[in-house]
Amino acid sequence: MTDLPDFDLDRFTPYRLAVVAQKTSEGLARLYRAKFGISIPEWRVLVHVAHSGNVSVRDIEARVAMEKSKASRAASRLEAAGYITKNASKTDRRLVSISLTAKGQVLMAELLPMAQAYQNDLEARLGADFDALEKGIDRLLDET
Amino acid sequence: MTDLPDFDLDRFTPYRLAVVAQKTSEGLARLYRAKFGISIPEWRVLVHVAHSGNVSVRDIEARVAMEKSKASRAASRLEAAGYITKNASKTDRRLVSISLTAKGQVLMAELLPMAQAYQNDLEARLGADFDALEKGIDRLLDET
DNA sequence: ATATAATCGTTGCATTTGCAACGAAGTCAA
DNA sequence: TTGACTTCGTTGCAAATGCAACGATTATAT
Repeated sequence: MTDLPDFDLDRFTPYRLAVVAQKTSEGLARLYRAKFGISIPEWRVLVHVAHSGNVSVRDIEARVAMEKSKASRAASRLEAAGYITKNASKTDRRLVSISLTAKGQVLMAELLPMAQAYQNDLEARLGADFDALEKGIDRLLDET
Repeated sequence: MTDLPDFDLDRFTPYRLAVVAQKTSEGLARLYRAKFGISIPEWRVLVHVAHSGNVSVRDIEARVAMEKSKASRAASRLEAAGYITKNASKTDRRLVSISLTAKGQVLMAELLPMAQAYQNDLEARLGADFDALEKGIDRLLDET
């Protein structure tokens, strides 16, 4: 019976972040999943397309922290659902140019305010602690 | 062409938390995955068993924020690898009593210090921002 | 005591995931 | 131009995941 170091998972920052991330993501995801049948990867693709206009899978992979196969499949599902279109780029035919359809615009016109309200609520509930949290996250993102 | 609200995913807290959680978890997971072939769910089960002695799948589900089927299968893999044993509880035969084997003890005697070092490093690098981050996380965990 | 309900852990199943491999397209050097 | 190399997106495949359903056990109510 070796005696092990006393290690408490509840105080382990990577674990705590995982729990909190899951919790906050799920809160919003439940809403749009129930209402529109959108998954979290699909939501991320949509947001980036809505924000940046024409984007490629590569762009999504880089800017939205998602594996390219995951991004590719999320985009395929969104295309099948009629929310986006995928076209070969004119300038570089390796690239796929993804953009919102009219139906996708309507969807996002409803989704984005929901997300913004969720964010506002989060900020309001945390009050002063919110800025501290954000700063900590920034530090972690900047660190290697 | 409806014009959509200007929403920046980079400033969306649930997304930011997801990225940071992924990043910090992966940092440590790479180490023990390469060295011992342990996955993140398996790691969580091991930590809880090491910390609390005999535990059931239900305990793990409740205390480690993991679905019971996920916990069950992680435990099965750990049993197959010889790190834990599963026995029917004497007092309630629905429960499974999970505990570390000698081999599991040896494993954790190496893993836990690695994790603690990782945590210490995180704290040292963030300095004063660490406490602020932790407080923010606590707030989010306490909120519904 | 008996029937009903609740709890625990596992498993079947469809879906999602990560990774590597691939074809297609573009880049670069000689 | 040719050939080697890189980049982009998709897909095959095995593994992991979430959910519901199940058998086994225990708790509760009548």
